[in-house]
Amino acid sequence: MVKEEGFVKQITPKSEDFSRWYVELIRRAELADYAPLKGMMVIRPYGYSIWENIQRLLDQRIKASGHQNAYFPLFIPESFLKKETEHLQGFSPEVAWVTQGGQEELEERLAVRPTSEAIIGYMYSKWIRSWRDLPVLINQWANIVRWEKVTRPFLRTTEFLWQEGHTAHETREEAEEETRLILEMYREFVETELAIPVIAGRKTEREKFAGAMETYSIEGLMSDGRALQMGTSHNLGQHFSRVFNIRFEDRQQQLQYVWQTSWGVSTRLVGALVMTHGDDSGLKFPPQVAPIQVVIVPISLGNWKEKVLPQAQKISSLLREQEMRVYLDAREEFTPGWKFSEWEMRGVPLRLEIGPRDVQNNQVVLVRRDNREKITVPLSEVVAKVHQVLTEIQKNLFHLAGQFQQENTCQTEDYQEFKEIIETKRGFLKAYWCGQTTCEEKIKEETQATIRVIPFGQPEGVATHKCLRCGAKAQWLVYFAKAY
RNA sequence: CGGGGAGUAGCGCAGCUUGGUUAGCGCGCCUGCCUUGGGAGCAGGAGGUCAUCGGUUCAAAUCCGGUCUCCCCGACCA
Repeated sequence: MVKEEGFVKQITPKSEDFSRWYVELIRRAELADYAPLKGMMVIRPYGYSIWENIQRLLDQRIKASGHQNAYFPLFIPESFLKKETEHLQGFSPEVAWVTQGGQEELEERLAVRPTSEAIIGYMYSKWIRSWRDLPVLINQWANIVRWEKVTRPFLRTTEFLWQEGHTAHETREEAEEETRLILEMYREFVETELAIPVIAGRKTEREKFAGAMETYSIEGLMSDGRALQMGTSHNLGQHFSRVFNIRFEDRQQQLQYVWQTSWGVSTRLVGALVMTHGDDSGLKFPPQVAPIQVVIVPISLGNWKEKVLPQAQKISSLLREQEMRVYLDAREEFTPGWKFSEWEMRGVPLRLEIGPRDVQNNQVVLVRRDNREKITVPLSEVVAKVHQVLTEIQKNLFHLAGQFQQENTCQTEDYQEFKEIIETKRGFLKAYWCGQTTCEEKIKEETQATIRVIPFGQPEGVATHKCLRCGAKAQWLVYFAKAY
C-alpha cells in the first residue's frame, strides 16, 4: 500500500472540493472537454468508449426482451408538441427551436427534440390498426437537446445522448408490466455492469415525467452524499394515444386507445461512474465498462526491448484472444512509475507489470486499482488469473458502493434530526410521508431535500406512523435526498 | 434566470491596485545525453492576437463598457 498523496498531481482532492475534483478529473482523464458553446461538451474517445460499452451491454438486454431499434427525426413540428399541453408545459422552458431553413423563415417552428413522445406518437397512430399490431416495442439511440440553465459535464448538458424506448400495448396492465420490467432491467444493468447499487421505486406526483401516469426510477447515491436519478420508466397511460389518436380495434371489435410506456437512460451514467467509484487518485472503472480493462506496463530496464517487450506482446495477444480490452503501454518517453500513476488516474481496473526479473522467473505482477493489491502470477496462469481478478474487482466495487450507500442511509421520524442529517451528512434519508404534495414542497423549501423515490416493498404498518413534517397519518415510507 | 468568483503558453498560476523597454514562473512539450520496478537528472530550445469586441490614452494584460465561456450558491431539470 502506497500513500495516496503524490500519485496524481493537479487534481483537487475529492475530499477537499468534490465539484472541482469531478470536473478536473473528467478533463485530465480525457473523458470529455468543454465545447465553445454554453453547456455543451465533447465526449472524447476515452469517455465515448465507456458509452459504447454501456450501449452494447444495454442494447443486448433491450433486444433480448423483444424490443427493436429504430430512428425518428431530430425535429418535431411545434403543432405536434402543442397537442399534449401537460407534456409541452413540462418541457417548454427547455426546448430549442429552429425558425429558419437556409434563407427562408419557416412557416412552422421546429422543436429540437427534448424527448420523442410526440413524433413517435404521431407515427404510431399511422402504424397501429388492430390488436394484432400490438405490442409495439421500439427503442431508439439518439441525441436530445434540453436548454438547461445550469450544466455539468455528463450530469446535465444541453445536448446529451440517450436511449429512449417507446412501447404501445393493448391493456393498462400490459403497459404497467412493461414499465416495471424495464425498470428492473435498468436496475439489473446498472448494478451488474456499472457496479452501482440503486434504489428502485415510484416517483411522486411532483417528480413525475410531464404527461405520465406513473414514473418509476432508479436512484443512486453519489459519494458526496447526493442522489442521482439514473434511469426512468414511465407508464404513459392513454395520455398520448388520446392526443395523437392511436387507436386499435380490440379482440371484441371495439376501438380502443393504446396504452403506452417510455423509458430511458443517458450519458449521465458516465458521470455516475465517475462520482460513485472515483477517489483522490482518480477514476476507478468497473471492468465491465472500462475502456481499458488491463494495461500492460513493461519495465524498461537495460535491453528490455529484446527481453521484456516480446513477452509483454505475447501476453497482450493472449488476453485479447479472450476478448479482454488490453493496452500495452510501450511508450519510451514515459517511465514506468509515470505510467502507473497515469493509468490509475484514468481508472484502468488492472495493471500488469512485467520486467526483466519477471521474465527471468516466468511471472508477471498484477496490481489492482481498487485496493492496490499486488499479486505475483506464474506466466502459465496469467489469463485465468486476470480473468478472475477482474471479476473480483467488479464485485468489490459494487460491494464498496453498497457499503457506502448503507452507511449513508438513515431513517428518522424527527424533522429536526432530519434537517441536521441533510445539512451535515447528506445521503439517503428514509422517512414517513403523508402523501401530500404541499408537505413534500415545504420539506424541499426548508431542507432542499426532495423525495427521490417511493420504494417498492413498503414495510408493514406504515399507517401507524406519522408524516415527518405535518404529523398526519403516514401513507408511505420514502427516500429523501439532496439530488443532482 | 438571480447572487458571487474567474478567463494571461497545453495545464496550474504571478503581473493589473499606481498604464510605460523584450509579459514572467512551475509543470508539460521539442532536441541531445543519461536514466527507467511508484510521476528521474543535466544541457539547450520552441511555444502568447493577455477570452472577445469596442472605448479612453502619445501608450492598455493593466482603466471603462458590451459580449462569450467556466466555476460556486440558489429557482428549473436525465
